[in-house]
Order: sequence, then C-alpha cells, then structure tokens
Amino acid sequence: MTEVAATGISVLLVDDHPIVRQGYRRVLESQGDLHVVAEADNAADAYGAFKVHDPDVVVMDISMPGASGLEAIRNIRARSPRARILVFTMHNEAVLVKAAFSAGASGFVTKSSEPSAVVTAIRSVARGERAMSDDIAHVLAEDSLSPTGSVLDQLGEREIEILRQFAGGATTEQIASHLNLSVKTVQNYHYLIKTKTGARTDAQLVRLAATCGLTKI
Amino acid sequence: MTEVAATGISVLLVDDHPIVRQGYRRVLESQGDLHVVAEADNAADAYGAFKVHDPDVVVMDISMPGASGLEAIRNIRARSPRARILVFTMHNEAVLVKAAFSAGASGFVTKSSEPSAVVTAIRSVARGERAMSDDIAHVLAEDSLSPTGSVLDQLGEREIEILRQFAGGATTEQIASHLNLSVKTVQNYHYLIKTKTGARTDAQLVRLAATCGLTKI
DNA sequence: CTGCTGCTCGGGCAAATTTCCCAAGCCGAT
DNA sequence: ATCGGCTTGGGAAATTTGCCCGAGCAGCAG
Repeated sequence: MTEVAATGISVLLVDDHPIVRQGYRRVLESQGDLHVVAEADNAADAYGAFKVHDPDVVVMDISMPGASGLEAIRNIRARSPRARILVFTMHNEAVLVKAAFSAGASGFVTKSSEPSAVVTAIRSVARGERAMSDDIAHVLAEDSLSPTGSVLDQLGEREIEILRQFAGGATTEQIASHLNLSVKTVQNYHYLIKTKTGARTDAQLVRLAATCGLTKI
Repeated sequence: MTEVAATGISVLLVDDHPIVRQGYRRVLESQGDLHVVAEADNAADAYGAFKVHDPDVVVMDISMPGASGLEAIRNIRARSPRARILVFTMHNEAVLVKAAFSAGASGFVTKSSEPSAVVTAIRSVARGERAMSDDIAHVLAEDSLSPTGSVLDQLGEREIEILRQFAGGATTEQIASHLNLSVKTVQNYHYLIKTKTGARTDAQLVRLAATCGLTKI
C-alpha cells in the first residue's frame, strides 16, 4: 500500500452531519495510528473521495439523504474490490446488517457503541478481517435463532430503504428523486410494503419502522 | 356524604385496560382508606357508574377508545358539579393538561409517577384540593415560561384528539366512529392539522405527535 | 443449460382519499 | 353586537391507493 498505510491507517469519513464527522475525526485522530484523509457527506461524493484518496478504510453512515448507503457500498466495491468499508450507523436491524454485509461491507458498528469499539473495528477491517459491535452480534445471533424473524425480514432491500425514507418524513416525490425512481414505482413500493407488513395506515407504517429501529423519531 | 365516605374514600376507576384497572385496584385498596367501588372501561360507562355509585373520586385515563376522555370529564361535571376527577394517563403534554383542568378535572397524574403519587393525589382531590404529579408541574412550569409553545398549542382540543388517534394508527373511519363524526369532518381535521403544524406527510405528523408525547410508539 | 423464483421497476385504471375553498352554527371576548 | 376561532360538513379537483399486469434481471435448483 501507500506510505500513508505504512505509517498508520487512512480513513475516509462518510456521514451527512458535519458536526458528527468533526467529532469522529477528533476521536479517530487522537488514536495516533488513524488518519482521516477525507470526508464526504453523501453517497455520490463518497466514491469520488475514495478514488482520489484511496483510503485504507471507509467509515460510512448508511442512513444519508440521497442514494442508499447500500448502493454506495456496492458502487465502491464494484470499482475497487479491495476497498474496506465499515458501516457506522445508529440502525441495528438484522436485515439492514445482513444487507450491508452482502453489499460488500467489511464491518458494522452501531453509533451507540463505545468509541473504542469503532477504533477497534477500524483496525480489524484494515487488517482485512470482518468486524461488528457487540450489539450487532447479538442482533444477528437473535435473528439467526428466531424462526419468526422481524417483520422487516419479509421486505427486500429496496423496500426497506423506501420504508426508512418514508417513515423519516420524505414525500413520495422526494423518495423517487433520491432513489432515481419513478413516482409510480415508489407508490407501488409503498403499497407493497403496507400489504407485506399488514399495516393499514401510513401511521402504522411509521410506528412499525420506529419499533424496528429503522427510524429514530 | 355516604357511610362509605365516612370510612374512607370511594373511587371509580376508568381505564380501558382491564389488567391495568386490576393492578391499580390492588394498589389503591392496599392503602386501607381507598375503596374502588366500581370500574368502567369507556367514557360512556363512566358516567353511568358515576350516577350509580357516586364515588368520592373518579380516577380516569383520558386516552380511551370511544369519546374523548375530556368529554367524559365535561359530562360528569356538567351533571354533578361536586364530582372530583383525577386524570391518570401516560400523556404529559401541557396542552392536554390544561385542557383537562379546564374541562373540570381536579388533578392530573402521569402513569410514570410513583404509585404513592397517585394515592396522595387521590386524597388531595378527595379533600377538594387540586393535585398534580411532579412531572406535570414541571411541564406546566416549562410551558408557562416558554414564549414559543409546543406545536400542539396551535391545535384545538378536537384536533389534538384526532391527531392522537391518527398517530396511534387509527384509520379515518375508525376515528370518525370513535368520535361520532362524519368521515368528511375527520378528513378535514386531518388536512387542517397538517397545514397548522406544517407537516407535509402523514409520517411527519406521526413523528410530530411522538416527539410531543402525544403518542408513545 | 433451463427453468423457476424473487426482486426491481413501472403502466393502467377504477375507487378512494386528500386537498383546498366555502358556509353555518356556536361560543367567548371586546 | 361583532369579531374571531372552533367545530362541523359540502363540493370539486387533484392525488393516491388498491390491484392487476408485464419485463428485465439475478440467483438457484434440477
């Protein structure tokens, strides 16, 4: 790798909140071996920054406005299979975790984890290992044992993404433009999600998303 | 008052959850001076039970299916101005508290309060005093100081009630029949609430209701 | 390889709902 | 007495929903 890698681990921070990025940057840099070489606040910029800086690890929040973070993962991995991506988000739904790993993520750490867990995970991921925080391991473990998975398990990745944005308050048009879909498609997903989950009302959908941790409120 | 009153305080419990009523009944009766003489699980039955048993204090959850608990309070007070009503609910929004007191309630205690707070409040209310739990006092105090009140302060009582039921997952028809309104009126309220609060989406409305404590999720 | 299945994406269309404007009764305040 | 605000609903246009459909594409079993 580059000389940067020789002297430590270079990191690309992707998160839509500047203050958050600033905070994490300080935490990571105080470690000595971690260097934040770039930041991005959306999925599109993330790949551009990745190409320019070729970081050892991408630390990415997948709940950003704009395209799905999962798509960003796939984008980066498709063009740079050696990329190491650590998902760092507040969500802890098993479906989301599984989707992230199958999209090519190397690790998954929740924002409620100790700062040290993030640092540890970054080092693990940089070594090419898989990493996840304890709570994620528990969620995954629970999920693998439960025959009757979460309601969200019935939903596809696109459906999850649309449900998240919808429950977050986005309009149909906003979701359509975020995801580059036709309004019609989003409407169809909306309907599909309702029938799959059994929600009779948009409000029930929001509550469902909230109780499943898809949305914070 | 009756001989029952002479030997203690008679209580009418109004709550839509049987288990909840059962639990409170035990708590209250273990006090020695409190006697639950009747229960009701809806607003309509509440007045009937009140007439029959003439309790010293009505302990009432105002978030029940059917007519608004506030209407039940007005009903009872209109026919029996000497009635003492203690509102006992999980909601702690200033608007709701104010609405309850102006509807004729003598006290307001949240369900998150210590059991002893309820007992104390019942005794206070029975003596003709006003009573409220500490958290309610804080909410009211905060509210009186804040020039920029909660978004809910823009809403009328009916609007609040409809918003609560809507955010709770009820369909327009269900709300209409609960409140004995035409579907059309509920739709108009729905629209009015959205414009008043600035919510562009049903999901935003639910989130608003949740952050204001109108709904638990 | 060949089907099968499931996800994604969207068209179509009738039925339902939402949006927005308006009116009337009621009640409290000025 | 009048004004404003709450409550209740009608009406009509605009949108969305509910369901049905087909196509492309990936993965997977036979």
